Amino acid sequence: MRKRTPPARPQPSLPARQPTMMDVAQLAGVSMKTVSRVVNKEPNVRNEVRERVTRAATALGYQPNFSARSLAGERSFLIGYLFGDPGGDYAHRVEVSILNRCRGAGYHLLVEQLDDAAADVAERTAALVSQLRLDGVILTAPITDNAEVLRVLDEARVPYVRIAPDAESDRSPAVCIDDMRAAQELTEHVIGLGHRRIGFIKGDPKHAAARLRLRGFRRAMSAHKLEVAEQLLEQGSFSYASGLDCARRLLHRRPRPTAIIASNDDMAAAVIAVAHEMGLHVPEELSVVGFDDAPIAQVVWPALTTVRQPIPLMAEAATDMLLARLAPRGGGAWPSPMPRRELDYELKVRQSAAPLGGYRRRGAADN
Amino acid sequence: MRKRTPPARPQPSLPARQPTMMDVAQLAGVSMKTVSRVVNKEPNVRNEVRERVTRAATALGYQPNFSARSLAGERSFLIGYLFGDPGGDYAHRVEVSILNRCRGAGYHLLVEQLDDAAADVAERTAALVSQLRLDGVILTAPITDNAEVLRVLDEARVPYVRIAPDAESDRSPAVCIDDMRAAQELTEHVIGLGHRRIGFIKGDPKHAAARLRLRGFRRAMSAHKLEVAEQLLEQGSFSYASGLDCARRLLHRRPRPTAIIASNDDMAAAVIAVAHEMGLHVPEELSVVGFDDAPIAQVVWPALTTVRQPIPLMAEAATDMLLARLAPRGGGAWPSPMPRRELDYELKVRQSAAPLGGYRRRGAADN
DNA sequence: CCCCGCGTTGGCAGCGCTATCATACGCAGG
DNA sequence: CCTGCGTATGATAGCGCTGCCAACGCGGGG
Repeated sequence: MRKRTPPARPQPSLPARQPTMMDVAQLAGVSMKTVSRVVNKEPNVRNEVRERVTRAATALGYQPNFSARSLAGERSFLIGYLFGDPGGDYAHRVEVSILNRCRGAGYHLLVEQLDDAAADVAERTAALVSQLRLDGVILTAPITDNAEVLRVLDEARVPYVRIAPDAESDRSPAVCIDDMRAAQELTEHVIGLGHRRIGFIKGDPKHAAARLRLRGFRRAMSAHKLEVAEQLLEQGSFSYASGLDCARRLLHRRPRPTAIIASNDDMAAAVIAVAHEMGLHVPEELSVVGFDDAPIAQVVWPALTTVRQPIPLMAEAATDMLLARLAPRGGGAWPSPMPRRELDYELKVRQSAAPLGGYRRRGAADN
Repeated sequence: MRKRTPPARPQPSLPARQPTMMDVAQLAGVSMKTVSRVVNKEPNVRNEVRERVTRAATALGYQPNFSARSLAGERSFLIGYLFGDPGGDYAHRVEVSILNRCRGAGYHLLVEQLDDAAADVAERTAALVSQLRLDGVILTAPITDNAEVLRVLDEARVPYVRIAPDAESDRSPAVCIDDMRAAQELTEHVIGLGHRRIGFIKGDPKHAAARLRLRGFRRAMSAHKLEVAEQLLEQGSFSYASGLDCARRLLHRRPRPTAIIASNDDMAAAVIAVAHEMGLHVPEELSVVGFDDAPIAQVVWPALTTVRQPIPLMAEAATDMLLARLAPRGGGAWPSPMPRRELDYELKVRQSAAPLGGYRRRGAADN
């Protein structure tokens, strides 16, 4: 215990002790309960009293004690963020956006990394939510579809929002883009450039997005009566390294594909690297497109044509949903039907995809 | 309040309520205090009793309530991680390593992003530490040297460890590499390849590392009696975009530098991109080196010669220091002298730096 | 025999706050 | 006048746990 208050507390304010709600109440000449009402922005307090209390709190530099609030009440003002094992840039950008939203709302963020495949995900999740009494949780793929984690959260009755979960599920509110349609559009862009033999590098099948992107690719191909040759489909895992492997295999097929669609930008960048290595010119001899518009997309040369996911907006939307639900007026349950925000993606056309031979050959003039 | 226990609590265990320490005590046939001792791994409990309590806790699925622990005791089992505004890959990797260390120690991680330049850093920090009673804090550059933040932490008596702070300061324990010596060694590598006109792109001067790297560069140059021409020094900010600007300026100087040393890999990658743009071959016509061994270093072509910072090790070391201090035997103060771990860096020689003309020309044979 | 010290266990107050209920006050209607 | 009701405020009992101190049993020295 920090320091026992002495039996007869000396009146001169000792600077070592943090002011409590009691101190504020005395200074403002009201009861503790009224201070509590003001701090929690509850109604039914006269404006004059509210201001008096606010002034007293400011004067003392009062900071509410979250442990006490959480112990006495039913809110901890803590929200959790769970992300998957190689978090990467994506997980970080989501985190930053969540933080930006929590800031103003008076919530703090607790993070935990969970290995989707580990045996103890359930225990770890349970520990987190029941030890700390998290008010809510935000999940990103692939944890979004981990049955164990979802079960624990449901049992603990902790509200959660998922970012880019499996499309089928309406088990919780979700924020997503239409991965399938985006992949379809991206594929049609490539087809529109005149490509017919198109290779595809799949993402980690644990991610719903990976499955949806593949499906979008297949749809676009069949809509244009193009065959999806099985030997032009490679299984990647969203990592740069896996992209290298897949690219090497694809580029040794004969006849060689004239375009490769990768399920994310890291793998697309790897395709470009392999092309360099083999002396293939991008985009004149090989078109490459990615997905996500990660920072790497603009760093590789030529810059990647890709689909931009509005990650900050998605994370903010997810946080806003959660905070709305946690607000006193948010009710004890999700509104019906389960909220689902689908945000707009954007096709970013850059230099890594072009008609065979590049754009230069199209006109007679070089200009 | 969750749900008032009714005056006469019905005996049949209602599954809605989480088991408390009281329940464990009753099942194990001991007092609450003894359960508390077992949970907190305190000494002076007979092994037989300890096991009995442990079994009871497991049987009930008991989870200690952190709010209550923190309110009653002087520990919150929460540690904070503060990182700067564009956190980036670096901040994320540090975070993941901290998480890995906290896991086993029973601590949870609370994160906050602080804009070093914002007016409210002090308030935000104060809110964090005094509302949540953080047991300790880990800081990364550039917050490591923010006077306001450090003042608040000192006043609140919250122990903290800094990663890569200003070398001068021994205000807190720190983990670092010898940035100056590393930069010196990197510069000597470039000089050793035969370069004499060497450009340098400085990093964000708010980071101590940026200043140290510049100093290391100057030392190596003067040790070899080479002049550091002011027009070959450019002020970057560690971002890729700033690297583009600096590179364009440097590569238009006449005579043109034959090598450019960038204070981090993002900016070095930008130099390579500008060289591509201008039709300059790297490394035959221009050598480029970076710093950090960020993921981008292996993605650009040619791969960057750079200095690897052992980020995970640094973050783990920082966390371990903090946890050691927080342990019951850690004492109420830092050991003296203030701990400071300096970890080894490693020069990673790749393909982006070579003698003028590249290695091929050195021998007569092409092989 | 008592007394002391040590390892072990228990009792209890209270950390700072919120939920519940009680109270006080005004104002409309009977 | 009293009653009823809605709004504004206060009193009090815990939330689940830990710090402090007392109590207990036991062995050894006086």
